[in-house]
Amino acid sequence: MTDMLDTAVSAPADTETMTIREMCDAFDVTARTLRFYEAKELLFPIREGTRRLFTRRDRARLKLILRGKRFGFSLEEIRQLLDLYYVGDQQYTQLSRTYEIGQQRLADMKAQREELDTAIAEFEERLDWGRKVLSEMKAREAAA
Amino acid sequence: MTDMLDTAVSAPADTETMTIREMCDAFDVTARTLRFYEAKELLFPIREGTRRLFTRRDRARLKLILRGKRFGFSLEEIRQLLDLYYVGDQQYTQLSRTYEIGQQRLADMKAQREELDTAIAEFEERLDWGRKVLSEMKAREAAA
DNA sequence: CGTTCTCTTGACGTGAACGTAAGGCAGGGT
DNA sequence: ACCCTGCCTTACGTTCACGTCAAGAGAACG
Repeated sequence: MTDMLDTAVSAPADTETMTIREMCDAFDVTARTLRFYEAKELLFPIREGTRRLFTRRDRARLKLILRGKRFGFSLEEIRQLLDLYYVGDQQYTQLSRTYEIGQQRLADMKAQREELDTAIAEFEERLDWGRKVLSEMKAREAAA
Repeated sequence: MTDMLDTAVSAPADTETMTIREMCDAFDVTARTLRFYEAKELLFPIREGTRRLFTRRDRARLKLILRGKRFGFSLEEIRQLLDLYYVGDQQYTQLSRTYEIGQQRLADMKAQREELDTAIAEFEERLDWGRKVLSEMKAREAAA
């Protein structure tokens, strides 16, 4: 398994894995959400008997999942991106295909950044205008 | 009505308003979507009898709606933002409140940009790594 | 040993954002 | 007069991303 990723969120003390509750506290999500993500094959916690144990890999993935959501990606889209991050020993052609999808996604993200910059600029302009209107209203109120 | 906005999407010829069909073609959305947005008070087309006529204001609003969606905002959040862009003659306190919400949203958007920058950087790193793996695989294939 | 607590698996409910018929009116062409 | 097309409303259906209960298993505590 080619992994390469680590996470900023650490398990308590020297624990390598985390329980579902610890995950909830660490990431501010509900247990339902974590089970849901497992069902959708976004996370793959180890099973100790019936209970779930979340690994470092799961934590890194969850971090990316939550990030992706904030960017407006659907869980299915996020799953594809995760597949890009967690490549097993695949065929050359398959990996190559994955790489190309990644290139496309990168372009998408850069385009989104462009649009976000524009939106922020316009919005700031708008807020400046709003501030002006507010001060005018205040002035008129004082004059009356 | 304090307006100040214009749109890039122009009506056919000298038409000031557009029919629902023209809107669909211009923005690549369904008629259902436009009616839905009207029901949710995101758009306010004029009524000619029973039919809708979309104004320049509606086109500008729709543009912002679609943009907002791409950033992962809900329609309700977008509606609040639009209220900020299209301010009627409101009370000072109400406008002031709207302005503060705007400030908050701006902070959100900037935070999102930060995160997007991080994500792009990480993703590029990841793709570099993928390119390396691919070239190694190719080299090994050539040696065999 | 009983109780409490956490976790489990279903199964059904919910809100958002539309999709998809079903049926009606209005204008234009033949 | 008839039909076609475009638009309308009403209303139920759907998908996504979970929330919410119900019922039960298993460890831990007093």
